[in-house]
Amino acid sequence: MNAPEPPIRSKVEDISAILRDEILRGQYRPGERLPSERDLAVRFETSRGGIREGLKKLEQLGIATITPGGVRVVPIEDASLSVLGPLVDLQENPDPALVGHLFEVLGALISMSARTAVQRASTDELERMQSIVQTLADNVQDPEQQHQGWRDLATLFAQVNNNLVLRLILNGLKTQLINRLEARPKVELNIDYDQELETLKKLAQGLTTRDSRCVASTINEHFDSINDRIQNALSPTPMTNSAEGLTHE
Amino acid sequence: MNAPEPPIRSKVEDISAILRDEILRGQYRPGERLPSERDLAVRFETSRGGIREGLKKLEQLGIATITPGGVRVVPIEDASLSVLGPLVDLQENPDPALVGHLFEVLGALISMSARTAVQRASTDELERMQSIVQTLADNVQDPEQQHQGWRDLATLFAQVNNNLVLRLILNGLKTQLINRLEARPKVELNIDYDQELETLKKLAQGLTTRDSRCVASTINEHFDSINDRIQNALSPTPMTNSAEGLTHE
DNA sequence: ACGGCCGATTTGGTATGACCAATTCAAAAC
DNA sequence: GTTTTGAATTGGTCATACCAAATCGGCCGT
Repeated sequence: MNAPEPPIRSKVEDISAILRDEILRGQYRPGERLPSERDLAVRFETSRGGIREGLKKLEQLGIATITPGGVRVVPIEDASLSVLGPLVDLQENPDPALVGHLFEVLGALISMSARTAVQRASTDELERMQSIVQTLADNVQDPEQQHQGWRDLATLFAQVNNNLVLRLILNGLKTQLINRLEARPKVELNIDYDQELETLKKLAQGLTTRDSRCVASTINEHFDSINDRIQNALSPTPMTNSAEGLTHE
Repeated sequence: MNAPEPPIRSKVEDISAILRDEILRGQYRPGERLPSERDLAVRFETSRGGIREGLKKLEQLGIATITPGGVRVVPIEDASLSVLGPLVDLQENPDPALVGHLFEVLGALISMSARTAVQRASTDELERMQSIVQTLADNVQDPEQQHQGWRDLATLFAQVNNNLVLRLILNGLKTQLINRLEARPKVELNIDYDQELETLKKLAQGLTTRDSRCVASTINEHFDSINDRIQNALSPTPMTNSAEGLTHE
C-alpha cells in the first residue's frame, strides 16, 4: 500500500494526518464533535498523550477547536493557509479551479511586488532584474529555464521589497501549493514564443525606464496568460495518468 | 460583558505563548537549540506532556522544528502567516513598515479580487456592489461607515470569486493583523473627501460599465492613498534610528 | 406540560513516571 | 589528525491517575 518511500513520520503525525484528511474529506460536519480523546486513543491504539498532540496540530491548522467539552470541527473557509497542501494531496488530479485561484493570487502579489520593487530597487538590483529578464529571453524555448527565471525574478522582487507579509504568504503558497503541483506530472502547455518574447521585451523596457506600472501590468498579463493556458490544458480529458502507487479508480 | 475578558488560557497556551514571544524577540538565534523538554518542564513547573503540546504549537507556527536530538529555532521568514499576530502584539506601537507592507498586500489582493469579481458577477451581485459604493458615497464623512463599507465590498468581491486561496489569506491577514491593528488607538488621518468622492465615482462608473480594469486600478490607487496617509500619520517625525529598516539605495 | 435547577457522567487539562530509539558529542582508538 | 565508538542526552511513546469544566438527563416547582 505504501510506496518505497520509508515513512519516518512519527505516530502522532500519522494520527493527525488521518484525522485531518477525514475532516477535509468532509466526514464530519462543521461544528460536529470528534470522538473523544479517549475513544481516539483506543481507535489508534495509542495513549491520550499522542492523541492530544495530534489534535493540537489540527487546531493549529484551523480545522478543529479543542475545548473542554469536546473537539469540534471548523469550516474549512476559516482554516489556515496550511490546509491547502493536504487538500490538494487528497485529490488525484489538481482541481483546475484551485489552480486558477492560485495563479490569480500569485499574479496579483507578484505584480504588486514588482511594482514596488522597481520603484525602490537600487541600480544594482535593477541590473540584476534586467539580467534575469535577459536570460529568460535567451531561453524562451526551455521550460525549465523559464520556470527558474520567473522564480528568481519573483524572489528578487520580494527581496527588494523586504515585505515580511508578502514573503510569508508566498512561502505558504510555495510549500502548500506550488511545490506540490510541480511534483505532479507536467501538463503540456501551448506556449506562444512570440508572445512570450513580447512580454519579456515589455518587461525589459519597463525596467530600463523604471516604469513600475508597465512592469506590473505586464506581469499581470503574463500570469493571466499562463492561467489561461493551464486551464485549457487541465480542462480536457486528463490523459496522463502516471503510476504513482495509489490510483483509486 | 466583553470588558475584562478573563484570560482563561490553559497552561500549555501560556507556555507556548511565552516561548513563542521569546523566540520572536530573538532570544534564540535561528538554528539554535531550545532547552530540552525536560528542562522546560522544570522551568514551567509542569509535565513533559504539556511542554510537548506547547512545542507542537510552535512547530505549527513555523518558528521551531522539533526532532529527535533537540528543538531548533527557525528564522522568522520561514514561518507561517500566524506569527504576524504575536509579532505585532509584542510591540507597543505598530511598526509603520509592517502596516505599509500589509496595505500593499491587501491592495493587491482586493484589487485583483475586484477585477475578477466584476467580470464574473451576476447582475444581482453587481447591483449589491453598486449599492455598497453608493452607501460609501453617502457617508464619506463617517469613518466608521467607510470602514464597514469597504469591508463589505471586499467580502462581496471574495464571495463572488469564491476563491479559497484568496479567502484563506484574507482570513489570516484579518485575524493576525487587521483586527489587532483596529483594536489599537486610532490614528488621525487627513482625509480628502473630494478625492474620496472622486474615487467612489470612478468605482461606480466602472461597475456600471463592468470595466474591471478601471475598478481594479481605482481600488489599487485607493489603497495606495490610504497607505500614504497612514504612513504620514504613523511617522510624523523621521528620527534617525537605524534599526533593521530597509535602507537600500 | 413546561421550564429552570441540579447532579452524575463525559470530556478535556494536567501531572507522574517509565521505557525506547535516534541523535550528540566527547573520549578512545587508529 | 582522523575515525570509531559508546555513554549521555533528547525526543517519541505509553499507561495511569486525578482535577475542572462542559454536557446531558432527570427532578422539581410552577
